Amino acid sequence: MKNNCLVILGPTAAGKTKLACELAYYLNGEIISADSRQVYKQLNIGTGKDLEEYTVNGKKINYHLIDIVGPGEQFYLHDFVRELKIAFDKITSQNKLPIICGGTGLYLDALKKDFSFTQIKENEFLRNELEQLSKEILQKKLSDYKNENLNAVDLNSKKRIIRAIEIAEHLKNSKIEFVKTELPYQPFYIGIKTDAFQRKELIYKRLIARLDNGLIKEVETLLQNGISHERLQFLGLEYKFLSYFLQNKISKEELLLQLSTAINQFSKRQMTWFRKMEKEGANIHWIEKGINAEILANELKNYF
RNA sequence: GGUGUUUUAGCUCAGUCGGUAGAGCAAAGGACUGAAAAUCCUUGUGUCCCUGGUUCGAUUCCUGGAGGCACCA
Repeated sequence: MKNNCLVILGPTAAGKTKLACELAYYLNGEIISADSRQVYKQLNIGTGKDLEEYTVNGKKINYHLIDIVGPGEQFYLHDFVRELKIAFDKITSQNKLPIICGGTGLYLDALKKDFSFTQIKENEFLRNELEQLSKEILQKKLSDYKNENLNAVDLNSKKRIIRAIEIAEHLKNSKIEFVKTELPYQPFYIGIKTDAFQRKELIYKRLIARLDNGLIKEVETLLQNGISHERLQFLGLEYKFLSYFLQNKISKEELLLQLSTAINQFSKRQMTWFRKMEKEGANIHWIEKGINAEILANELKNYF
């Protein structure tokens, strides 16, 4: 089966957006962001939206799944799955190429895995009951369900196990059969390769640039708009550590050190996820950062 | 120059009443199906500053030296 979409992935600060936009220019494509933080409005500098990069040689590249909910709202995996499908259909109906660009591994997996279970509603009563039990007992309880769809659960996390039992319980009682739906995606994966040393340097330089370009003001504005410190901490990285800084919990020096460290750790986790994707069968074509997009685009035409 | 104090894992430091050592952070690897930039798991051999001495045996006690810090001159 022929590929029907392109995926640009890579660790943070690798230059995904720029490459994706240039490829969209040469391949008549539109961008679908697979970034769990760029969906939020008002998170601009800290999430690296770089919206100016969506104009290539004077031409505007259309994008999807960026700025679609407020910064205080919740956006879940199943929201992503739904919006992805809508954007994908819209782009292909115009005979254009969908280019999925992002570093959120779980979201990228939505191209290959059926996440329909994620729609199952939470069961407060069951949750409260399970919360009392130990992790060991919960693991045992989950294994009793013998549902093959539930083996992809992080057994180290109590929260995750409870969720898995919740789903299993729902499926047991539900009269509706959950049918595995055929996914319409046939992605061609491109990964931007960076070594660990290069990654650290890129991350640090970008952090300094962001601070110089108004990151602190952005977070102050979020606070003025009613976003709580708890919410900022949950949003992670830039928002989490700027929250600490603005509460005087850490100094400027500690901010730089701790935040750049946290971003490095994040990029490492991203790489772990990409390796896992490869183990599961994704054929990621790794390319050097800074490759000429026009030449790459011409090569890629053979694959679609 | 004198007195005191300190020198142990990449960093900050515990500790060994003398039997060659361990935490936090960092780092590396991993997991992940209603928060995924989140959440969670695993991994610790290092001339215990150098030099002599005492001792069966010293990183640990003693002598001398070197570096750091503080105070006094």
